[in-house]
Amino acid sequence: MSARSGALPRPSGRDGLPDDTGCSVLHVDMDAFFASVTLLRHPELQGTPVVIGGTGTRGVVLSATYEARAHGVRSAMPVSRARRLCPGATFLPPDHDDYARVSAGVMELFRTITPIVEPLSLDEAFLDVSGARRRLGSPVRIAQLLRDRVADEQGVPCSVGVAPTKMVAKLASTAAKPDGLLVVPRDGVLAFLHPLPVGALWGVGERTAEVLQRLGLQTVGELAHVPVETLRRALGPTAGPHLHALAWGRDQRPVVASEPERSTGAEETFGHDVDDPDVIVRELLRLSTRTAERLRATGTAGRTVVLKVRFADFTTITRSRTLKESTDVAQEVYSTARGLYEALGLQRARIRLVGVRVEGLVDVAVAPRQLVLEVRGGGRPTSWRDAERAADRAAARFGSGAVRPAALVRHDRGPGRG
DNA sequence: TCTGGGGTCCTGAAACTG
DNA sequence: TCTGCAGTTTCAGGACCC
Repeated sequence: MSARSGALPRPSGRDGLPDDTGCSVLHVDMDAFFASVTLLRHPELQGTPVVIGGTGTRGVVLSATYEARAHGVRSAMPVSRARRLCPGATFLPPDHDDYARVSAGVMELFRTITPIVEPLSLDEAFLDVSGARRRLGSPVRIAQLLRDRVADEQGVPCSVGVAPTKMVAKLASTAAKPDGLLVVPRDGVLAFLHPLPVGALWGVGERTAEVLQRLGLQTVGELAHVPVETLRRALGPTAGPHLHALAWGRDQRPVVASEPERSTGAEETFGHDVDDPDVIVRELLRLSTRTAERLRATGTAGRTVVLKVRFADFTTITRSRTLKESTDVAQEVYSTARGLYEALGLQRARIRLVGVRVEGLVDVAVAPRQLVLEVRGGGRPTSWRDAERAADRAAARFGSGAVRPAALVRHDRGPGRG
């Protein structure tokens, strides 16, 4: 029913490859991606425990080599704990530009195999290979080809799941890790799925798993055999039936080549809790500027500005305001976010994190334009948008940070250090 | 143990609109 | 003009994913 490369059990196809009947979806997941890319730059660290994570007082592990994982290090774990578990590891800060560069190369490689590539993040993607069979062979053959090419051309290992649906392909790639290939043909889906813990299903996190455990459900198979009405009552009208369908391997979602982004934003945790409104407002300006730069870089604008505040005790609130028109202008995002912050009326509450986000994104070409800021006697109208565009061009020419809001110039040290 | 940063989606209540 | 109602939008929060 299923097979892993290297030691493929029970090859049942005519050519000695595992049976991939009914499979057209590949899920490719790069193994310990950030760590693997880092090792390309530091080959002397190959075969040693390496942990990628924030280097400040409050960082978490973003990625770790399998040598570090052997000591119990996991992603999302506080770096301080990882240091205790694996004191001999090399701890390095992340280099997102580098990851983005390698990721772009990998995705481009995928698109030479099929145009239907749905990236999920920097390090994983779904591929629909139904149209590539005639040119490249069966899905399992394509998966092998893809793994070889990623290793040869990009120098990083990946695992691939081959299955009839997206969710099963994703679970298969997880089961194949590290550096493996797992095929789950149509007839093998339930046998593969039902022994897995309920938490393996997409959409079942800590809270939902707790609810299911209270119902006495430990495995996907047990979940599948509960009346859908019971799940509807326990989990709601959408999640209940959805999980029930997934437990039976029913997942109609197609692989979609490109989905436009729905929101964009930025947030930052202070190195130490902050209660000074001036510091917080300055941070809101910095985050608004970063968010608007991203909007303009992607040619989008959004109508709803969301402020996020996380207090010292980790409780988190959000406040939002929907504007009359979409914007990609930092000054407008900032003034809205600042208004939302001031409306909270916080009396020097200790704040751990602030974030700014813009939702309801549309193509800027179809978004109504912002009002004019200023018209000098007889001169051209000047808008914040024009000014910020000019700053974008300066940044492209002289490097990011070449032009900044005046309020940030004398306070250009990040919150983690200030 | 002590929790980053970037997102998506869902739910429910309140406000708005016809 | 007021009221009730239904549908839609906005807002806030939670859960989840990588």
